[in-house]
Amino acid sequence: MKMSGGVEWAIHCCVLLSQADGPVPAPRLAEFHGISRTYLAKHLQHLSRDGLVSSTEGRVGGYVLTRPAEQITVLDVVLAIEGREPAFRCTEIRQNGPLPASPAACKRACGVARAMHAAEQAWRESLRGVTIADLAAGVLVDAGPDTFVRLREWLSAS
Amino acid sequence: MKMSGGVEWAIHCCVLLSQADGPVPAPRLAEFHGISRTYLAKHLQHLSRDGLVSSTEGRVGGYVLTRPAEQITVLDVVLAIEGREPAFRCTEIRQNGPLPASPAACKRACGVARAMHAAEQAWRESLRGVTIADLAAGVLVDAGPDTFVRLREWLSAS
DNA sequence: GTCCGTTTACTCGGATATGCGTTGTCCGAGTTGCGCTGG
DNA sequence: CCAGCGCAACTCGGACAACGCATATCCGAGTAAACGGAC
Repeated sequence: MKMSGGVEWAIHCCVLLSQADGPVPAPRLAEFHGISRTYLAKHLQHLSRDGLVSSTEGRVGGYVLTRPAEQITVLDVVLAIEGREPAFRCTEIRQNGPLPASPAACKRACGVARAMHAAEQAWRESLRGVTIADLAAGVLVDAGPDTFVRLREWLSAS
Repeated sequence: MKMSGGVEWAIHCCVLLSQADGPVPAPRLAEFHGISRTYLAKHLQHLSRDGLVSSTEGRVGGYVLTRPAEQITVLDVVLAIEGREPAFRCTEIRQNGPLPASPAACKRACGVARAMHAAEQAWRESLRGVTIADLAAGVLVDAGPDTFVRLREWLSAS
């Protein structure tokens, strides 16, 4: 069970976008994080499809958050990148074999699937409790109060 | 983020083993669930490596749970199959690019990694709260009280 | 009848191919700012 | 000096290969029961 590495990229990009004044193009985002330009663009497309970011074309185009950072949760980003399919998918093997479960018993989901579903729900709830704004505030605490000032300077300089 | 399908198989096998009287060989387990013999054997090897099941060779060999079903959690099985590596692994991209985070700021884990880690911890705690015995009890409720009786009959018959 | 050796069938374990998904890259369509030209 | 037009550069979006891992399989090593024969 491995999460896509693009999730980390997307979250960091959202934190950056929350502190930018205007649109930020994908190559700029990639350069700032030292990652692949083209591959990051692919992930940003997923964010755009889910309506988390808005893309503007043209000479001074780029990506902008569609909502305030306080209203974007980490779960939103994860679902946009990884998709909404649950990690565990029940194949109903209890209906196979010489002693298959009766159709009446299968009206309720099997216990294994219920346990997995509950765990995934807990995971989602935890991620839903953290917003991009929270992460941005954490960066300020860890890296110093002038971090985003220098970020904006770099954005306007290049 | 997709979980291995072998996890479902392994959990169902553990539930079955918790109700068996003696060792159950892998081909029997596979036949009962209508799944691949050889591939299931591979997953059972993982359970054996982690000490969840004990294997006995020879003519009447097979797999037996090493602990009572009340002391085996779903998390144990998931970790045995999927491995103990966390789904999210931080690549520390905050240290890249033109404005890298200072080494002092990196003494603490980055906020993204902390959020992911907390979510995964919640997921683990949820899975840790369900035991193989709980699942077996759920099967009794869903499929009827005589389910395991018929299971034992089938095991001794074939 | 009992004990022992051999056979035999059955088990697990690791080493070995294959298909699909994530990773990574590229090029084309579209849009906007900028510069030039004409009035 | 100002307005209109063409250009060019920059942007995003989807289509195109390559690697890695999960999937699926096979065969060999080992073991314990069962059988046959000798005592």
